[in-house]
Amino acid sequence: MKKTSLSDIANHLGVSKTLVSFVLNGKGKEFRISEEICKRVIEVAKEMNYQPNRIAQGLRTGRTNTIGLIIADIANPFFGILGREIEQEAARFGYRVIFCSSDENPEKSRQQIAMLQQSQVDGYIISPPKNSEDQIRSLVRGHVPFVLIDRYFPEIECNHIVVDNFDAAYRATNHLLKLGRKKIANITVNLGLVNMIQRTEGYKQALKDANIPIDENLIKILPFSHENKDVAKAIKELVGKSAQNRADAILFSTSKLGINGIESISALGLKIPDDIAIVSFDNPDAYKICISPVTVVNQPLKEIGKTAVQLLLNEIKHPDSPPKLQEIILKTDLIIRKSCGS
Amino acid sequence: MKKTSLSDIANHLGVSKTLVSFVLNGKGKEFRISEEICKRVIEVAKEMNYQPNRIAQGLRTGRTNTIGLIIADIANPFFGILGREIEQEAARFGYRVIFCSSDENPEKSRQQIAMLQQSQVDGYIISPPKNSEDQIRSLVRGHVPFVLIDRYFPEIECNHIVVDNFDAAYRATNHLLKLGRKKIANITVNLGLVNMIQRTEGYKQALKDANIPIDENLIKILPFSHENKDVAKAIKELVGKSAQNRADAILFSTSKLGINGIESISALGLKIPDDIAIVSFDNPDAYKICISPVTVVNQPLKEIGKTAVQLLLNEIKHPDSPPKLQEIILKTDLIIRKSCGS
DNA sequence: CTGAAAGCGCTTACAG
DNA sequence: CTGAAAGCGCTTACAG
Repeated sequence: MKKTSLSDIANHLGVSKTLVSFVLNGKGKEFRISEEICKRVIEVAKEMNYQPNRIAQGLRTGRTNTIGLIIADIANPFFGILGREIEQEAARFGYRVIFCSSDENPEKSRQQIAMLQQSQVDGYIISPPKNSEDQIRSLVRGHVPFVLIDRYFPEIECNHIVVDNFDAAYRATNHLLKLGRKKIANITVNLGLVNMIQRTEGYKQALKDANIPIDENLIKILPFSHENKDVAKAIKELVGKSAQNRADAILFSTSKLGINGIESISALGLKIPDDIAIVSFDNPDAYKICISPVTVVNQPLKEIGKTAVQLLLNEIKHPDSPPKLQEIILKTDLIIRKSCGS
Repeated sequence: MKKTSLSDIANHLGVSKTLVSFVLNGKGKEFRISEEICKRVIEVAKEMNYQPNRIAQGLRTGRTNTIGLIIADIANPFFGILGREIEQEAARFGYRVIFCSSDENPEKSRQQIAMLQQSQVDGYIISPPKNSEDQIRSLVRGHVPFVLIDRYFPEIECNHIVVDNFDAAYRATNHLLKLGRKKIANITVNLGLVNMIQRTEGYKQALKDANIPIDENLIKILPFSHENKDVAKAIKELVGKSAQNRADAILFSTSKLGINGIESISALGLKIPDDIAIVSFDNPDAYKICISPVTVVNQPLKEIGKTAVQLLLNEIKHPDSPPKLQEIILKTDLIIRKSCGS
């Protein structure tokens, strides 16, 4: 069962494939092709179940209508929701998306960008890992349409859509302060990326503004590939029996940390929020039904995904005169649940 | 900055692009091209940063090294983990994957299959929605490589990898019975698909084998697009104050149902497992840290994803003499936590 | 051992 | 208004 091609239709009707191509691309009017013939072409195309070969189109036009998406891990619900939104918005405009999980590994992301480049994708949406500055710079140099999400490199001028992490952490910390917590800890991860760093900065600033000295022992920066036991150790140091300057609250910079953290806190027999208050970035289902539903910094994932696609497609549409650089910073909202007490 | 092509390299070296193509495809030995020239070609390719145009290759060879993946929703962690595994295994063999979320909507999946077909993907991995039998049949008719995951249509002979849902539900129900529960309910969703139906069948069989009459009032089949309030209603009917034949346990057929269910149970002020025991299919993080960690039917997602890719690639490799039909049924395991008491 | 040439399925100037 | 032809960047029979 060979697929039908343009020529098949042309032969069948005794016309040229030029004509068929024009009609099928909706340019019948433009080239003033008789309505009669237009109708026949469309009819026959349907009869023969014609499916245009996008690969051939792509080779000819240089456009594949495909976007490359590089995120840390599609199995992580944060990126899952983001990916879903991107897929959906892209589909609205006739674009497909190739998904790549880089695991925060710059070598992987390098290979993935090369692969996507060979696949002739029209543009990229990237959540760049640490040490991938060169890759991003080379995209800039090549005038390739792309937009960064979730993080960016302050020293590289390019489109990006991120969240105001400083502000988010500041407000979350403030929330704890207002509820009377004094010894607020921060558990974060050493991604070496601006988004995580800003969270800790916002946390520090809130303490400063409340005239609370910053205790570096209350800031736990775990390695990227942390496991349950690393979090458990940090928790023990912060709120365990032998903790010196026992924390009365924790700001978790990621939900992975938070989920592990809650497990550890429970294992120690401590109660949330009585023994320890908790706020976390991100809003997974787990936080809605856990022992004490968790107050969270909720990111506008849908908006990030949607805007990223729109920016990118806009850029793709104007390859010569790229639109104005867009550096979008969205606000988060603090969803208050029970984990901080009242 | 135009990309370098085969001819660029050929011109640069004063050889034919045939030769360059042979060398770069590792066929230098085969065609006994002098080592000297091979080395030069490879060198120059590197110097000029040659990236083969996969689209052109695809047009010429009819192979794109791309897989189309259609699942219900990539934002759902179940499919997220599955998708991740598929992406990873595909990448191992040099394949990329285009992700599509069908939302259990056959019209969407129809469009997505058409789109993927136009993109000339080499094969499909599909989690087919209800009423998509015709789409699958037309793939069979077209001798297109594909494998179904998570569900299948018993009346259509084709590769599929699923889990023994009957057995899983049977064992989960049995676990509740052994712990002394008598009024076991089942909350499920009306997908109209064999996987969900088998779960309820397994549940029923376990009751039968224990000589417990089946009470249809204890089986709640919610519409596919159920919301929190639909689950809340079902829960109220099962364990609310005015419930006639009050349930003492619930088997949730999906984790979305279970998560909503736990919220509702908490809202009613009931305690798990004292007032009501719970078992659920799937194993999201939420179940690990919730009020009473949930006993679950854990599916071997990694194995499903990995095997699906392997079957598919095997099929793609042998387009004429397709390998033997594979209908793989994997076992689940029951992870026992606290939600059923002891 | 190496090269000239055809062709994958399209689009699009160009000619009439 | 319509068609013949070139060409996107490859691969691969074929010839020598």
